[in-house]
Amino acid sequence: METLLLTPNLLIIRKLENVLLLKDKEKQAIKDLSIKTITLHSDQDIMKAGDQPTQCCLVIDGFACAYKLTSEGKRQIISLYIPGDIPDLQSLHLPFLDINIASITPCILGFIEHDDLRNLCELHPRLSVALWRETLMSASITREWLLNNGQRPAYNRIAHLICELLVRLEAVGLATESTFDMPVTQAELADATGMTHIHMNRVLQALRTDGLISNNKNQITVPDWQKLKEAGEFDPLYLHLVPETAQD
Amino acid sequence: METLLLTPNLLIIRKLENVLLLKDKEKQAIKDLSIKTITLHSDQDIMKAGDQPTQCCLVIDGFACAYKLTSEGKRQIISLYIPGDIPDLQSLHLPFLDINIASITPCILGFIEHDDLRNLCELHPRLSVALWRETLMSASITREWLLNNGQRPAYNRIAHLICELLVRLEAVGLATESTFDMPVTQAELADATGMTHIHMNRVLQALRTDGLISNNKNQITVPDWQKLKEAGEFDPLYLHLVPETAQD
DNA sequence: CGGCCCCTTGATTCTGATCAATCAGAGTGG
DNA sequence: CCACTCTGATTGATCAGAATCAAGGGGCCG
Repeated sequence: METLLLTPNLLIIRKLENVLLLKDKEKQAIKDLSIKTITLHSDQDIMKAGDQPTQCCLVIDGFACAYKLTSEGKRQIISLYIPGDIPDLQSLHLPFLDINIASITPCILGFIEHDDLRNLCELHPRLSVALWRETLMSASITREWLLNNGQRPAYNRIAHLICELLVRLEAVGLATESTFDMPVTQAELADATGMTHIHMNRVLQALRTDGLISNNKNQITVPDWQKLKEAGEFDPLYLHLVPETAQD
Repeated sequence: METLLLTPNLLIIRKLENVLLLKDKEKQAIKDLSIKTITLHSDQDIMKAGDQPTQCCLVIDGFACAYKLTSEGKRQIISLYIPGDIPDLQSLHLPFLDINIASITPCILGFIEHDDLRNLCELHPRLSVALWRETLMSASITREWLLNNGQRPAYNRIAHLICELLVRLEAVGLATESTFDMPVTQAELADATGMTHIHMNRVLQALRTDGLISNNKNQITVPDWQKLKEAGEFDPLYLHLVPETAQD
């Protein structure tokens, strides 16, 4: 919680500018958005599947997640959200929420009225596109998770997830080149990768003894990015962060 | 291939009207879209990850899929596409494709220029929203697959997939209440559910002997929808096909 | 100090993978 | 019409990665 906090509105601007340079009046329109912030403890449900939200929520500080449950009570974490992410942006155009959204750590959240966002989209088509793109980027991450969880053995799977988190956190200034705060329990990581927390524990140990990661407390350090990347077969293309080769 | 074929343009209109009633001029705008159709054999790559497409492709007839590969050569099928689906709609706003798209069966595809679609979106904001929603619905299915593949044992997992296919095919008139053409090999189903084709074969046998499905040739029949639904823990909410309970 | 949450360890079990063939049907060419 | 081939479905035997069951251990908080 010692993040250098941007105002919620600036957080959104920075996020959208990752892929699209904004004009002044567009930035102003975002600055004018009314965002109501709240603070949550860890592990609190924010929205539930089936809900029909009338606002979108923005992660300002902390980690959040989307999850789904089977009737047997097994939980799959569908997405991890970090500051700048808008977990339920989809609810702007899908009336029913199909996921549960919850805080993982203590969180600061911002809420934006759908009506305000729809207004924004109508007045600023480029912003509409930028938001659309946000939902597409998030879908792309889900696709990569499907590959990762479906086809990679536990060891590589976890390596991949850590790679992703490092890159995403770096992109919002929450990680130095090799170290980042990761206050996510092993059980939660297990739910994200479709395995038991026991097995997660053992594999994390293996990653540690192999020198791919080291961690104390809630912090993960990556001593050898190259090695971790290889273990995770990590290719950041799917994050769509920067057009890597601007060939046109 | 004996589907009663709509023209590509009418296919899009029907698809979008699933969730949003279109105005006449909007329908006309879609009818005026220029769509170039091509025919493909089965198992042909249509687009590859890393591509920067300048058109979107529409499935007019046949089955297609999106897949990703690990460097070990394992394949995860990310999505199955049926007539009316637009596999790479995301490419409209994400410059690089992160998935491979291929035909599963012989296919008829339609191609629409990005420029035309962008034009359409600018002139008809409601169509823009409808297309946005399409990408969101597709993302929702991916999320459910992540849950399904990550948390359900093979038997229930396959049951779930068959439920989904039946409902989606019904929605486009390609399934009667209980029977549909499913020219997807067991190996492909295995790649979609993250298991071996051998195990897929055995589990399908189990489903058959339990009377949850029966199949001859490329056709699947569901004798007891209730039972299959229960086995798959299937709740169609995530398909966002119709607001089931219009409670507001 | 007790309770709780999270991490860790060990022993055992089992789902699903791997390895290795065989079989059946469709299309091809002689 | 039949041998030949290829793809997809099927079966059996064995193996392994990960789940399950069971139980400690350490740190934090009221």
